[in-house]
Amino acid sequence: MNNIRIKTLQRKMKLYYKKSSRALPWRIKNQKNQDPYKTLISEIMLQQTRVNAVLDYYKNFLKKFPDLKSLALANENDILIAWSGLGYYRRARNLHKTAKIIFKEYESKIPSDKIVLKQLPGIGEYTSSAIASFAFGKEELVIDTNVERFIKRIFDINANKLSPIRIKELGEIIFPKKNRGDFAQAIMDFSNDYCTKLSPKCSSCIISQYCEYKGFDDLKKIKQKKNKKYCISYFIYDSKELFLIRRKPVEEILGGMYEVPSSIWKSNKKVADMEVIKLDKNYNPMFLKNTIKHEFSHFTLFSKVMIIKKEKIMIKIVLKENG
DNA sequence: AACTCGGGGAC
DNA sequence: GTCCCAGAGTT
Repeated sequence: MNNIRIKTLQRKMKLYYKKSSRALPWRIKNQKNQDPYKTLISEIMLQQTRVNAVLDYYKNFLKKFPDLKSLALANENDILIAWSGLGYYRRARNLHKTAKIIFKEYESKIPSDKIVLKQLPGIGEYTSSAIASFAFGKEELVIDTNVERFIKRIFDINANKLSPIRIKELGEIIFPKKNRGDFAQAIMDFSNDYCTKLSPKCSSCIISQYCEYKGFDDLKKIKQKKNKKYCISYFIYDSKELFLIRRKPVEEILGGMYEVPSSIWKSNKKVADMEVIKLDKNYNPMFLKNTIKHEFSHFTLFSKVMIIKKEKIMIKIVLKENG
């Protein structure tokens, strides 16, 4: 790929971005730099999460926490409520930590330097580059999954994963010297429209003549069997039709979310069944006929639901001690 | 380097 | 059903 072709490629992408970029709420039309706070919130939400899934959460979140100070002074529970359903709840807690640090140590001003940003909780290689670049015009290489795929296709590199150093070397070849933030966002929008992971639209691609991609997919990942876990959920209600829920500890999966109390999630089905037998004598429970199935990204949880009626829910039930 | 961490839309 | 997404933190 010679220099002239790369310059043309860059020009095409710039034109594409000018004409066809998405009107996203964290972008400011006709202005080079985005608002730092909006950029922070959107970038955290967008980690491993599609734009369409983020949009409503983003708008609601900004309404509730309109600036960094309001976020820093909020309590974590309210932040988790605003986040619930979005997934990866550690992001919300780290975002809160980061907001508090910026409030205390940086006078509520979001740092513009990538190295400084990267030290904050929940902000890594990608997000630090994105904030420095999109909100402060720093010329960083912003490499997310879209940009990496774009680069690999331009050079027709059929590899599942490249080392960060190698992908940066290739990025330096592709990226212009100036307005790198716009270039990265152009690639993201372009990838959404044409250079998709599955079924890319090469036949109608405006830069196919500058791309060496021959249509081979990435090496297939070795598909690992999805793990299964089992537990008993306890639906405990009283004569006033109140039922018991508990908030999961933050260090657990779904930390900070509410659940009908459940036993420890175990990979061995028989162990989970044993627990039923143990509790059988004490509570004379009834079971729901059907098992509840909850799909997680990396395992499936099967939950038997035990129904228990109590006179009054004033009791403290500990279900998690020693399994 | 390999796991863990959610949820939902596209296919 | 499977795959993937504007990744980061931990082991």
